[in-house]
Amino acid sequence: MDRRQRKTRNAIFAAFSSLLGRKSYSAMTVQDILDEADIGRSTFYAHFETKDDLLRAMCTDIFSHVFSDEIMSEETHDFSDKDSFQDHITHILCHLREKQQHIKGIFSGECGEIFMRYFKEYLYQVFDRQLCGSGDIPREYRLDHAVSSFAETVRWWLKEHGEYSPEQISAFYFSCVNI
Amino acid sequence: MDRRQRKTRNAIFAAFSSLLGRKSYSAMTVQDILDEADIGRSTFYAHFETKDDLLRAMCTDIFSHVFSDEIMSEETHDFSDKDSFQDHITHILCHLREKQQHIKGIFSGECGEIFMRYFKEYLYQVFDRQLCGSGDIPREYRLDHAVSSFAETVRWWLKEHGEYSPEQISAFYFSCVNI
DNA sequence: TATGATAGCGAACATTATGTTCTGTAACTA
DNA sequence: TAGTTACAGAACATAATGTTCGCTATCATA
Repeated sequence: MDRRQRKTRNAIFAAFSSLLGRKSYSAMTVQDILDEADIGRSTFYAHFETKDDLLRAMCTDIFSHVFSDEIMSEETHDFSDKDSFQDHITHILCHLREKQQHIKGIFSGECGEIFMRYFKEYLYQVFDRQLCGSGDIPREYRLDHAVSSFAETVRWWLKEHGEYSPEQISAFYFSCVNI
Repeated sequence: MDRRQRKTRNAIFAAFSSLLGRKSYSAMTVQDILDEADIGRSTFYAHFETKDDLLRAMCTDIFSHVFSDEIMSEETHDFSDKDSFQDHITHILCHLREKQQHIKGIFSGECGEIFMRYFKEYLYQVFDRQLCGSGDIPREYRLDHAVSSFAETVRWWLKEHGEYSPEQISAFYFSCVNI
C-alpha cells in the first residue's frame, strides 16, 4: 500500500478514535473527522464511502488483530478441557486490552451496537466449538447466552473497570456463567 | 389529554413501530414517519423534538407498562426466596410479550442500543435487591452480568424465538446464570 | 533522474434532511 | 356560542452529505 494512503488511513482512524472519546458517534460529522485528521474532504471519501463504512473498517481492523489466525486456528490449539479454554479466553482479553484506546470510545452510543454485533460474530465461532451438550436448554440459547455475556463482560471491563487484569476478568466470567 | 393529541400520538407510535419492521432506525427519515402516520410536519414537531425524542418516548411508554408500580413496589412483593424471584422475572416477561409488536423492530440497528440502555436501568433496580453476597467476584460485576444477560435473553426471545413461553425463558435464564 | 501514475488538496456544487414559522381550518371545552 | 387549542400544509433557513474538477505533491520505475 502506498505510504500516502497508509498515512491518511491511519490519520483518519486516529482522529475517529480520539473523537469518539469526546463526542457521540451520531453527533460526530464527517467535517469533525476531517478537521481532526487534518485532511481534505475528497480524500476522506476516496477512502471510505460513509461514516458507517469507516466504523466498519475500524471494527474489522481491530478484530483482525484480536482474532488473528494464530488464535483462531483449530489445528494449533486444542481446548478439550475447560482450563485451556479459559486460557484461550484470557488470551483474547489480552489482545483486546492492547487495542483498548481504540475500543473504549466505541462502546458508547449507537456505534456500540455495530461494534458488538461484529464482535459477537467472531465470538460465536470461538464458543461454538466449546459448548458441551446439556439437558433441556436449547443449544441455540446457551450459545447466545455465553457469547452475549462475554461481550457484555468485555464492555464492562474496558469501559470503566480497566483496573482488573485479563486473568481476573476471565475468572469473573467463568464463575458467573454456566458453559 | 385532548382526544386529537391522543390520536396523533398513537398514530406516530404506530407508524414508528411499523416502519421499524421494514427499515432501520438511522435510515428512517422524519418524512417517512409523517407519510406513514399521515400527519403534517409541524404536528410531529409539536409532539416530539426529534426522532431520538420519539424513540425515548416510546421506550418510556413501554417500560411504564412493563415495570408498572404494581410490579416494582417493594412493599407488595417479597422475593426473599429464589423461586418467588423467578416468578417475578416471569411476570416481567409476560408484560414484555404483550408489547412484543412494538418491541420487536426496536432491537435491530442502532436504536437497540438506546432501548437496551433504558431497559437495563430498570433491571438494575430489580436485580439489585435480589443479588446475594458471594466470594471474590465484585458485586458490581455480578450485577452487571445478571442484568446484561437478562436483557440479552429478552432480545434473543422476542426477536427470533417467540415460540417459547415466559416460563421457559425464565427457566433457561436461571439455569445459565449464577445469581 | 526523468516521467507517467496516483494520492491528496480545496473549492464549488447539487441534493437531502432538519427543524421553524405562519396562516387558515377544524375540533374541543366551558 | 365564544374562546382556545391542535392540525395541515407550504415556505423557509440551516446544515450535512457526497460528488466533481483542476491543481499540486509524492511515489514507483525505467
